[in-house]
Amino acid sequence: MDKEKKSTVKKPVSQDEILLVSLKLFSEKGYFNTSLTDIKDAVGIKTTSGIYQHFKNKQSIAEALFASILDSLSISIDDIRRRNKKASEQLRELVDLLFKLAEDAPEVIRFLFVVNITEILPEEKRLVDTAPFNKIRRVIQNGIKDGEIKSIDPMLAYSYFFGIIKQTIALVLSEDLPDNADSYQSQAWLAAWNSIAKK
Amino acid sequence: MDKEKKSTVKKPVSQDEILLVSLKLFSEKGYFNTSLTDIKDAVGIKTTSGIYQHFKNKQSIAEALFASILDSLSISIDDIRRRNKKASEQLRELVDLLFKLAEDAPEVIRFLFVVNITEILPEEKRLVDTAPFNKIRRVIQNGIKDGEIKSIDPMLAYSYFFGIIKQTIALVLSEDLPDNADSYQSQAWLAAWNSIAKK
DNA sequence: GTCTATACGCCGATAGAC
DNA sequence: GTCTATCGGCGTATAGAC
Repeated sequence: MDKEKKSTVKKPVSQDEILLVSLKLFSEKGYFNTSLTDIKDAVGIKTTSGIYQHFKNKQSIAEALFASILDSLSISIDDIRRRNKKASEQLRELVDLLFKLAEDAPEVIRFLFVVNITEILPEEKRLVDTAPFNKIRRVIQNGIKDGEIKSIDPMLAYSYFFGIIKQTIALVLSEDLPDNADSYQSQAWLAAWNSIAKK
Repeated sequence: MDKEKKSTVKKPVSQDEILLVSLKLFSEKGYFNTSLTDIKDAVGIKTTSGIYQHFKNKQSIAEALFASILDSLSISIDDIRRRNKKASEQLRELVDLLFKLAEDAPEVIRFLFVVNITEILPEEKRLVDTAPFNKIRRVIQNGIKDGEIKSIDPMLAYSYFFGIIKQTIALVLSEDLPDNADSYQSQAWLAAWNSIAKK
């Protein structure tokens, strides 16, 4: 989610800085356990007033985060689909991306997989109606059409494939799987792909 | 989760009644979106004071719920293990149980799968350290020893198997899979089992 | 963009009469 | 076990000076 600007003179607090810090806190302690006071402290200002320069309220921070993450994910998926033709290749690269994010930016993955968005943003559209999700569904549908993937409800294929991937990444992030993400990536990919691959 | 006592004279509010109502609200709106006022209203008393007759505070309600659900799950697993010898049979019955719960008591499953317990109860032991989880791990370990299940990290096997099951049940509960749980149960079981079965 | 100061609602929680 | 009454506090949010 954007670059981390850690300049030595840290005075002017930017919107991105607030987002970055909030993402970290939300993914660590949860949205409801994070107060604007926490955010204000982490961002290094004296009062919460500064936050209201950039965001209408606390919810809108979560909204902006959610939109931003979905956005960059959507772009990444576009890129993956452009560079690969087969569904297996596209899904493989998507798995690579998710594991990579789990290592490099665990907050992003935690926000996406662990944080319950509907609890925070009841108005927000459900995850299955978002752009990146629809693109994934299309990847699966094409895979079925091309005979790469079993002829089952695409939603069910999604469920099998990402059920394995999500759960494995979740266990790595919670350190219930001892090694780093890399160690499980290829195994998990294989298990996930085999659960939906034709024949 | 105990029996639902829906007697005509509803005056004396019992501990079970509070638990039942809280479980429903927590699983629907989330713990933090549920106030003691909400619980008091749903339970049909005039003030929140009555709740403090049974519980020290709001957290302790969640603790009791968590303990109760894990307990009855643990007992069910014992029962399943007693009645079946093969790991495949035991897991199959466990899946049956979970899908059955998803239909008959979705609140229980939602509380278990969707609600993030560590966010509500930071002190509570992690899910992987609870009795039912350990029993499941033992089922898997035995399955590996007996050559039914692939020789991989039991945790990874858990991840594959229950990744598929959990995700499928979650999609059914959120109505992203159109039909009722039954329709997907045997398919999901098969996919989950195949992801860890030897050969 | 940051401060001081302030408002205020909601919620969790307690005391004590019935 | 339920009520009335009340409390303190936290967390969100605003107004306005610098």
